[in-house]
Amino acid sequence: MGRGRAPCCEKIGLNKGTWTEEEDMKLIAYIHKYGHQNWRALPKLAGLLRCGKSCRLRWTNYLRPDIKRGNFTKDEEDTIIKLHALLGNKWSKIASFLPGRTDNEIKNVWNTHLKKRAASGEQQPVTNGASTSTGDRMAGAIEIPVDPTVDMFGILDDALSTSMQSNEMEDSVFLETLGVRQDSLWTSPQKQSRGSVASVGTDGPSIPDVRQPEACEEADGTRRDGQREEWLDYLEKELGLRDEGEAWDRWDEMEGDLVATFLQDDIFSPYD
DNA sequence: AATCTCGTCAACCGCTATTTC
DNA sequence: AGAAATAGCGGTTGACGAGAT
Repeated sequence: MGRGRAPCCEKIGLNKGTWTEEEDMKLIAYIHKYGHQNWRALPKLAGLLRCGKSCRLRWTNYLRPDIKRGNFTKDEEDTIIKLHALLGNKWSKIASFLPGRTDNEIKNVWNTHLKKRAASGEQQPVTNGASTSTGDRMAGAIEIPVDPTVDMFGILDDALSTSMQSNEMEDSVFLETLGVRQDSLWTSPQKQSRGSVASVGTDGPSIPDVRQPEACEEADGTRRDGQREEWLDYLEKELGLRDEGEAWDRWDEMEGDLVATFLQDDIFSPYD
């Protein structure tokens, strides 16, 4: 084997581009059952002709059940602008303050319209004194309490550095320091993404955390299969696999319940 | 009706950081 | 300690849809 970094995946024969329903289902079903301890090995084990990187991106940016889909609220947008002023293009860091939002989504929103909005000065930058020169405050704008005698940026930068270095400062604490109410970030109208195949929203039944096997079990050790089934039902509906007519006919043609099929132990035996 | 332009966003690429051996 | 493997991040691209011409 030669020196240097190995390619992330075998490039030959792998699918690229938009994910199909079937690929989504395979990925969801596999992760639901086994989690994602090893992205590199996952596609092969899940029967996907994708590289692990592509699977991870698809999952984290789109299929993850805790993703909040829909328009960004004014509060969220304001938070992004404020955090961007402080952190720069640290999209993943910014995303950590916006539960349910992905770094990719935030990056897109920033590049498409928030950048212009920020540049146009609609959202005043955070300054000591905290009052806006234009007078009226924006509805829902986040007020950052500052002491005019104190260099808030310096303090926040220090706090952030400390946080990043030692993890002593939780994100929520940092957010509080900014004066951002976290609970205000959880309210968003649900919107279906344009024609998306798999807009798995957060308004369906909760699912057990597949990364924590014990979360799928009751105290007595029995699995919450009922909850899993409920979630799978919801998933199939969200994916359009339980729609009336054509989709359902197509589904029947595939000889039964694909989700259940993917979940059969004899299909996946990754850790044998 | 056809074509063009622009906005949006999912997905890819290349790189760095972290973990493992 | 250092190399390899893997995960994660940020920049960029390209497909698609909507509105304008």
